[in-house]
Amino acid sequence: MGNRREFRWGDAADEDEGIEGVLPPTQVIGPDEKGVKIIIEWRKREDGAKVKVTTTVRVKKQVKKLNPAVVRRRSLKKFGDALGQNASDNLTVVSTEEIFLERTRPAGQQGQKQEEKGAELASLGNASLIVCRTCGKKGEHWTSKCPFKELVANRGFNIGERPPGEEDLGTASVGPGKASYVPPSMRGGKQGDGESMRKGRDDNSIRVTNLSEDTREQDLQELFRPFGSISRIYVAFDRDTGLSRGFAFINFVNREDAVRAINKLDGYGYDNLILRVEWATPRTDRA
DNA sequence: CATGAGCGC
Repeated sequence: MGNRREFRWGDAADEDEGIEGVLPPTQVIGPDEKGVKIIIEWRKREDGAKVKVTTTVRVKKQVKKLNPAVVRRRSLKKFGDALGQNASDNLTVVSTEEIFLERTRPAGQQGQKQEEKGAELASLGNASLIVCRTCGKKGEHWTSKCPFKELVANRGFNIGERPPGEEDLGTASVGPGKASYVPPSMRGGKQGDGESMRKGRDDNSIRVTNLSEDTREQDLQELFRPFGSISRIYVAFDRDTGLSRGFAFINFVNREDAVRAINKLDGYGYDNLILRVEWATPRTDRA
């Protein structure tokens, strides 16, 4: 393909220099009206010492008359994510806002449609198919940029690794020739070691109470998805009034994910209420 | 505060 030093996404993620290895950003001052530009950059010498390099250059005089509003904006102080960046950096930031679409059919009937979509994407040569392996969102961000990174930092596997039993339901891989269905009974990785199939058949169901009245399935999906694959979300609505009864059930594919969700989210402030998250009593265990 | 829907061949 490319001849020489070609940029690859993998390289960016692999160069794990850590916080200490990061040098202060290059700063560019000017050019002023005389065409003088000052570049202050930091470099690392062979022996590891950081050196500050200041370069003063005279650039070609500005030919084009700039919009005065633009000129004024350039002298404004930077803030937020733009701090420490300069005009040559890519200042476009991936939005972390989650937008969920209303589902028009019950969950059980989605498999078919999902497959069609997969075929569609595959026929497009899956040119821009980005799937975050932390939160599962498609086309939004790379795993390393996941807004949920912190929240999920202490899961049982490394971020970037595929969590056990991840290929369920809508998350099924759409890559060419990669689609492989794993039945629910086979999900969850390590099968026979007793850990995942202890205590009979439970569906890793957790109960969430003290929800605000307007909490809906989408809100819970957003809140719980970072911990692992969710197989079902049920929000208890009153049949007559249509209002939320203030509790819901979330089923995780993997029990360990449910454990972490309980530990992290029980007592979590949500919608000005304190959530209560605990194991649900399986329906079958009640009279 | 609170423990889910359906039961069809």
